Amino acid sequence: MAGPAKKPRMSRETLLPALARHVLAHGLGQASLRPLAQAAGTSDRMLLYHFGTKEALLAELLAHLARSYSQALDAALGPVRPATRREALARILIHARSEAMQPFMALWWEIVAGSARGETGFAPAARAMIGELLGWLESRMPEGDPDPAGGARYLLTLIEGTLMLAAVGHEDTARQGLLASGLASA
Amino acid sequence: MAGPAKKPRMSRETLLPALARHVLAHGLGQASLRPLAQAAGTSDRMLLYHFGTKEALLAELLAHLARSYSQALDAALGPVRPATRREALARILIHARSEAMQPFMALWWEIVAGSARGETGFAPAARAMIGELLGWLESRMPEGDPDPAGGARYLLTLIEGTLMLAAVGHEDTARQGLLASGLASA
DNA sequence: AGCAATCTGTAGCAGCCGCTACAAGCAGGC
DNA sequence: GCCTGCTTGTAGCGGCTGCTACAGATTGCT
Repeated sequence: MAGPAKKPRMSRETLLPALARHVLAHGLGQASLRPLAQAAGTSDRMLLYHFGTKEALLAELLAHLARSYSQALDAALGPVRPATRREALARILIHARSEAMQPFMALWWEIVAGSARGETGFAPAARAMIGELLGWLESRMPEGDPDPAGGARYLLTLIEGTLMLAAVGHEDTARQGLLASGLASA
Repeated sequence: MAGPAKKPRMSRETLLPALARHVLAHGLGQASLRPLAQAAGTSDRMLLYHFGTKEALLAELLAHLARSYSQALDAALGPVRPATRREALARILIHARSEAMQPFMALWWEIVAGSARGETGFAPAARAMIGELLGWLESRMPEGDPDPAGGARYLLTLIEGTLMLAAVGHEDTARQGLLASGLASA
């Protein structure tokens, strides 16, 4: 029979995935120690023991989220080089607006907001995630593209604008904007 | 001689500007009733008397912010029609990144985050503000533009992408993206 | 075995949160 | 005056916040 739950040692590393799951589901703003601890199967006492401070925990959590975003990107977007700018744009937008990415997108805007307000740990995480996406785009620009570096940044700007408009219920506006850019088809 | 401070009647309308000033300075996330009340020269008791609930207060505050954003836009951007798409884009970006707009931009990302999380009152306010900006753009597209509606939406997408990248410290990326779009010059 | 260092549970602190009960102040109508 | 209804102050509720003091358990080393 199954004995009483084991007590495997916890470390920052084993805790972070559970914490990440919790903030993805419930948001960063409402994340307080006791619910966070419960989601990770510990007590607030232990979270503070391992991380020292809530602020430090949050910073490590954001860094962890940036790392897992990087892995998720590689897994979802794959190594195949798109044939055109249009295809690169479409691939990223489909990924970003997929069902599975919705919790992350909700979290993303909180990260942007924290970054804009200068909260500790937010700006580095946000920079890293955007850097990751830019890296993927730049390394996968179509063969023979006249300006891969600039083109990747242009696409990135369009992508982020599209995602922001979608986040506030202006997805139609964004769709028509992309149509007019010539980088999407009806 | 100046007597003791008067007690002019307060109403929702007279309170909102002071409340708006406070959230612009300190953010929506940390806005709690007592500090809010102090900034408006009242007590938490009175805020709840006038608005009923913190949630209702927040919703009215967001609506008020959307209205004042609309007025600020008209005042700052003016009625003059730009000669080119480049000029329209430049004018809005200069306005949005001006010193005076920084507190508003910080607030804006909190509004987007709330909107993405489905918090009450956030989505309508965000939609309204974007709608306002889109309206200005569309009504001021250069004379003879081949596709004013699509062009305005395309510019809006670029603008929002640029602002988001700037918010997370990727202003260089955004600048190069605009350069590559052909809608900005070095 | 005995000791020391590392972990973890219990209980509680002071402080803030949104909100409310109660009563006093105030105005205008009669 | 006196009553009525709107506005306001005082005080406090239960609940949550991040954090900590203290004591006990567990572990590895010798």
